[in-house]
Order: sequence, then structure tokens, then C-alpha cells
Amino acid sequence: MSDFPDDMPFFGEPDAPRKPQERPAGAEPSGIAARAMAARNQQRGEPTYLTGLNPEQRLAVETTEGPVLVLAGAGTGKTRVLTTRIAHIINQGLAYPSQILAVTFTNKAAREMRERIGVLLGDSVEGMPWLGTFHSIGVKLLRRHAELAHLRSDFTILDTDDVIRLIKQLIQAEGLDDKRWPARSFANMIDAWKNKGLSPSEISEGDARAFANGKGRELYEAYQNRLRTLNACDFGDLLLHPIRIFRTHPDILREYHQKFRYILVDEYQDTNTAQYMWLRLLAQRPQNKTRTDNPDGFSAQQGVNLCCVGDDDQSIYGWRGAEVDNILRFEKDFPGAAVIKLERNYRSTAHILGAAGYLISHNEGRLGKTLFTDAPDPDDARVQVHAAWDSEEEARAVGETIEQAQRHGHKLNNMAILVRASFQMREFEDRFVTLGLNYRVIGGPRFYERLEVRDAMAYLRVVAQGADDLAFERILNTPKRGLGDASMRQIHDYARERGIPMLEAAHDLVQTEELKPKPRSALREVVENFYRWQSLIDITPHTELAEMILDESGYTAMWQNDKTAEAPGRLENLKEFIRSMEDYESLRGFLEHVALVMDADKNENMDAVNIMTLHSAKGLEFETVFLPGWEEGLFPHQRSLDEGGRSGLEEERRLAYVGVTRAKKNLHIWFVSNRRIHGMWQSTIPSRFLDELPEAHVEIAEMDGNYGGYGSSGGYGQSRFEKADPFQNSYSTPGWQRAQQNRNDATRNNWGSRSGANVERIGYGETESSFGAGRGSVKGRTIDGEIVSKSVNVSTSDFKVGSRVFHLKFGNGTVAVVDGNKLTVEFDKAGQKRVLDSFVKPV
DNA sequence: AGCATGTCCATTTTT
DNA sequence: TGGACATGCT
Repeated sequence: MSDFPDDMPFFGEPDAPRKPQERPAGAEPSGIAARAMAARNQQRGEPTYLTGLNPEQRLAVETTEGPVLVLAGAGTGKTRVLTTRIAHIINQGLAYPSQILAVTFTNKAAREMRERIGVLLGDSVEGMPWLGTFHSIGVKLLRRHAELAHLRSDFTILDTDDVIRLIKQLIQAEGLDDKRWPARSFANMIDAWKNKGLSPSEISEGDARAFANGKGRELYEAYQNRLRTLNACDFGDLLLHPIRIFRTHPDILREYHQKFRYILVDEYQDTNTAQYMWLRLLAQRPQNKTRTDNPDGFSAQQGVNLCCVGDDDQSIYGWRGAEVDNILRFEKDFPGAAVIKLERNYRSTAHILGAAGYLISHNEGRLGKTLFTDAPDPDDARVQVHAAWDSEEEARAVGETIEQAQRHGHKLNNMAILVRASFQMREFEDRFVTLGLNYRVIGGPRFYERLEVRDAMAYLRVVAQGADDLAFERILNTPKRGLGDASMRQIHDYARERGIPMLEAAHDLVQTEELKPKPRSALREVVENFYRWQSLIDITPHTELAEMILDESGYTAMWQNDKTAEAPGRLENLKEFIRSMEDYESLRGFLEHVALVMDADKNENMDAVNIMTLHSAKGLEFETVFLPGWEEGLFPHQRSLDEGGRSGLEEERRLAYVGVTRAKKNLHIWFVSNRRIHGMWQSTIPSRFLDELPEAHVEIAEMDGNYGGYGSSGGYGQSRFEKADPFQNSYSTPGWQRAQQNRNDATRNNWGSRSGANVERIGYGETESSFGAGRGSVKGRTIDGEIVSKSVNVSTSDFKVGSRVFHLKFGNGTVAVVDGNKLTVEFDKAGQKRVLDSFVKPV
């Protein structure tokens, strides 16, 4: 929390401001006076920040008392409501900034809110100390009460990497095979348990048994113990420790109840169970004592001043523990809650909203909103659905459309390609490189996750927190000092035996004869260095100290001596790393920032097309949006369907909804007939979501060119879509039911009905049927796209080496190798390819 | 210690 | 197919 001060005294009388300038403009310290002031404001006319809000937004801002759920659809001004509401509370003197708890999921959202509140309130009000992510606020709470969680207040926050390494050690210490029981998957299990708020004693018997021959619970316990001895926390603990503290120390909880007059939560649909418990503890005051607990008379109404903002239709993080149910249940959880729907959309055209609305209406279990707009749309551009032969052509065509738009004066920055899975990006990147079209990929690996930055961090962590064994292990032999596994083991064992940190153990060990001379002197040097750096921590500016550490440790030299291509880049990153420290007051502050934020600003000024996943597009908007890959198996993704069933499908549909609602003016959706998955070509069928788009708002785009040579001659490429009644049938047959059909039936039926529905493929449906029939042994239980995975372990192909076969994409060829149902075929024109036997037919 | 070879895997991502 | 990772060889 280095980036904003909490200069408001913590447990003081809430009504006695410490510093006069902390008083919000126009507000008086006491509740009664505040309300009087508010009344005066009313008489004078409404505050300017309220003008320009629509009635619903305004209601959401002004309903300050009691529980409120704001259902804010995409592009309905959610952030505006949230920030204005805070400004309103402060401006009306209902609370000081320090008495408002405002929680977001991402640092980005927190930053944005902070800025916008600043704009609303001007400079006269200091930043809000309790605005932040669940985790950053969790840290803040935990630092105050660390001892109640058996930690010191300078505990370290471990990231996923640290956690995995730690768990790996534990698994090995148990004498288990870390191959058979990968640390990563156990880390995921722990994470999932923590998302649900479960401590080792609370996990289900089944879960406990599921890992490491029934040692799951034991390992989880061992892990927690290890964290405690390391004086460390993982991300989950940042929530769980406060929860436990609140539960076991009602007095402490009560103090926070008094402190936080107003609680606001952003993206409520993304909360997991632990976050929900945390919120509930803070928000739910004991009913019977509401009055007496409120001596200051602030709370005019009984109940909680909790305002949750979210959109059940945009819940796309179920797979990482988010419980849509939290938002669906809100009114039950908080009786008497006001529910305010924001449905007026300020972002997209009516066509786009129409498409989005009809698509999402196929979900059950929603609270139900329909976005609308009054804004005229001069272009009257419908959503365009395009077909392409394969992913290569898809990329080519998208590239062409982008260039066309660019020629018409559209900025690349205003365009985005949103994919379901990141492997799809590559084809676009390749194409854009060829075209010389600027693009940027949003999402990829982060600055602080890079190897060299993590190494540098590890050095700093050992200096700042000598007990940080994970960091110590990471850099003990980086750069190489001849301190290999053997030395590491000795230090480790020595430390474990005595229960001391490894740095200390190393310090002791060099005094003994236990190490061989060479490692001993190397280790002595390391230890002496660290001790020296530690002694400098308070007397040397932290950036200078960091430079010193990297130089004297030989770390910088290591990269300077490295002749590989990436070394210069790494050195550059290290410089950038030091530079980024300048923004922080101290080493401690910096380390905390990195642990929680893992984010470094990049300077992106160029005009470039944005490429990212649908997930990372949430919250963003673009003039023109491309949504490629709308095919069964990819989108909706097969695994979501397999693992999540109906709710998995609904989450995929919400993801589609998120994608569609990112577009302001132009939306292009693409699907292809052939996609290479795991290196093998597969026929694909259009996504069921295409059937779920309303005819009135959608236009089937004609292919306007010869893409790739197959198109013009091969019969398919010149896609023709039947305009007559393209969507009619599919509504009566929900895609999901269709999906339950047996693969062969599904293949025939889908192609059959689809070619009569929105696609006409000359000669395709017929051929495909016969392909399917050629492989009767494969029984896909669920979805069409599944064949690949299902077919792997199935009987050997009917094809033989030397057979002549025909493939839709590659034409005629001769089978060269048969491997189960995978064939290597020497095609006459296309050369050697690996294909599934189901996609070729005998000639 | 560093390269060659084999093996396994293959959504989505924040903190 | 290709990449990440581990093992094993020189």
C-alpha cells in the first residue's frame, strides 16, 4: 500500500477529524450537522456531479443507505456510478474518505477509480486509504494484525512460482514422487480450497484423499506450517487470515464495523466464496445491536451500507472460483436490498446490442437485463458473420478488412481481435507481420514474471527479509558460484534441523568444517555480502542499493558475459527494473507493490491492432471488434463443456456476450471449416452461438475475394449463405441438446441442418457424412469437436499404407504411415501432412 | 555443465 | 505441430 497513505488515524473516534484539511469540502464533522449540510446543498441546487446521470444511475448514486445491488450491464456507466457514489458520500458528509471501503479485483480497476474520484472531488480530498483490491486491502489488514495469524508484520507475499517450489520441496520431503504428484497441480488444489475458504481441517475427505495417496490434507497442513515458519503468505492467505481473525476476535471486527460506514464492491459477479465470506463479515452487523453500536447516529437506516456493482451476464471466471451465485443471491443475503438495473448502454449500436441481448437470452439463471440505446446509428451496420475455409484464410481476411478500414481512416488502436484461446493469436501475428501491420498482444507474460527480474527480486527479498528462504535458494547459485545441489542440501538440512532461516544457517555453516573448502569460501562471500547489504538498507537509497547488489553479486556480469541473443534484452529489463523502483519510497514498499501488482507500465504509443483473449478484453471497448474462431469445440470450448456441462456452456455464452459487447460500431464474427488443432487438421462446424444471433441484427457477409486458391475453385471458398430463413430452426433445437447427440449423428445432422440454415457448402455435407461413416468405431458422447481426443485410443484405422485417399483441404494423396487413427499422407499437391483418418475418404 | 533427445501436453488469469 | 520440461549422454 505504498502508493497511498493511510494518514487517517485508525481506531479513533470516527467523528473527530485529526487534521482540518481532512475535512471534506462542505462537510461538517457530526452526522446531524452533515445531514443539515446536505439539506442546505439540496436547497442551493444539486451538486454538479449529479447532472448528466440518467435516472437509474442517479438512483444508484443517491441510495446510499442500506444494501444496494447495482446490476450494471456492459457499457452502462458502471464506473461512473461507483465513483460518483463515493464522491457523493464524501461530499454529503456522510463519511470521510477513510471510512469508505471500496474493493475491486484488479489493480487497474482500483487505479482507475482512484483517478476518477480525484477528478470529481478535486485536490481538496486526500486519497482513499481503503480503496484497493481484495488482496491489497487484505495485506493492509493483515499487517495490522499479523500476530493473530502467527506472522510478523513484515511477512513476505509469495507468488505462484514460490508456492510451487515450496510445495515441490514438501512433496519430496514426504518421500513422494514429484512426477506422479506434480507440485503445480497441488498448488492449484490449495488455491481452489482457499478460494472456497477452506482450511486444512475443513476440506472434504474426498479432496483430502485425492492427492498423494491420501496425504492431501497432511500436505496442506505442512504447507501452512511451512508458510508460518517462513513468515510468509500466499495470495489466498491474504483473505483467509483476516477472515479467521474477524471470526475469532469479534472486538476487532467491531472496530472495522465502526470504521467502514460504506462498503462498495466492484465486479461482484466475480467474487469467490472466500471473498464473499470476507465481505459478509465486514458488511453484516449484528442485527440486534445496530442501534446501540451506532452512537454517532450516522446510520440512518438499519442494515448495511453495502453497495455491490456487477453484471451476472459477464461472469466469466467461474473456472477460477468465482461464484455467480453470490450475485444471484444478493437479495436473499441482504434482505431489503435495493436492486437497481442499469440498462441504458452508451457504447454500442442497436444492432450490436440486439445481437448481444438475444445471444445471452439463451442462458437460464440470470437476473435479466436488456441493454438498449437511443443513440442513432447512421451507418446502420449489422453484425457481420464471415466464413473462411481455414484459420489461415481467416487471418488473411481479417487482415484485409483491417487494412480496408485503415484506408477509410480508422485507427488501428480502435480495433481489436478477441480470441478464445491464445494459440489462435499466432496466425494473426504471422499474417500481420507479413503485411507489415502493427499489432500489439495484450496479456502475455508480465514484466515482473521474467526470469532476470525475478532473480533480481530474489536478491532484494533476501536483503529485505533475511528469512526468505525461497528467494535465498533461488539465487544462491545464480550466478554460478560452485554452490550446487550438494551445498544447497547441506544448508537446507542444517536450517531445517535448527528451525532457522537458510541465510543464518549458511552463516553458521561457514564457521564449521562441514563444507568443502571451495564451496565454503564461496558461501562465505555470499553470506558476507548479504549481511553487508542488509546493514546498508536504512542508510542507502534503495535504487542505489539495488544496483550495488546486482553488481557486487556478479549478477549483472553474468548477463554481460552471456552471448546469447536475449542477454541484451535482459540487461535492459534489469535497468528498467531499477528505474521502476524509483517510484517507491522504500525497498519494502517496492517489494510489496511487485508482490501484489506484478504490473509495469509499458509505453505503447504506436497505432496498432489489439490482439487479446476474450477474458482479458473484459472492461475494454473498441470501435471495431473481430471475433474469430466461432466453431464448436473452440468456442464454446470443448473443455468447458466436458468439465462444466450446462453451466460451462453458459459461461462460454457469457464470454461470447462479453466479446460482442466490446464493440462500439462494427462487429465481425468469423468461423472456419478447418482448423489445425494439436498439429492435425480437423473439420469444424460453426459455433452454436452463431445460431443464437438474431437475424434482424446480423448480416451474413459474402466472401469478397479469392482467399488462398482453394476458395475460388474448390467449391467451398465462395461461401454462399442462404438468406432465406437462416435462423429459424435452430431456436427450437438448442445447441446444447444437439451437442448431446452421438458424434456421427451430430455430424450428419449438423451439417445437414446448417447447410440449410446459414451456410451452403457445395458438396460438403455429403462428403462429411461419408467421412463420419468411415469410422464407426469412434463414439463421441458429447460434442462434435471431441473426436480428436476421443479417437486417440481407438482402434486402428481402416486405411493402409499405400491407400489412395482424398482430403478436403489437401486433395488426393497416398497414405504413407498409419498410426492408430492418425495418418501421414503424402498429398499430391500439398505435400506430407498428418491428418485424422476421419477426415479423408478412400478414393 | 551443456547440449541432444525424449516425453508429455495442449483454455481462460488475477492477486 | 511445437513448446516446455526432464533425462541422459559426452
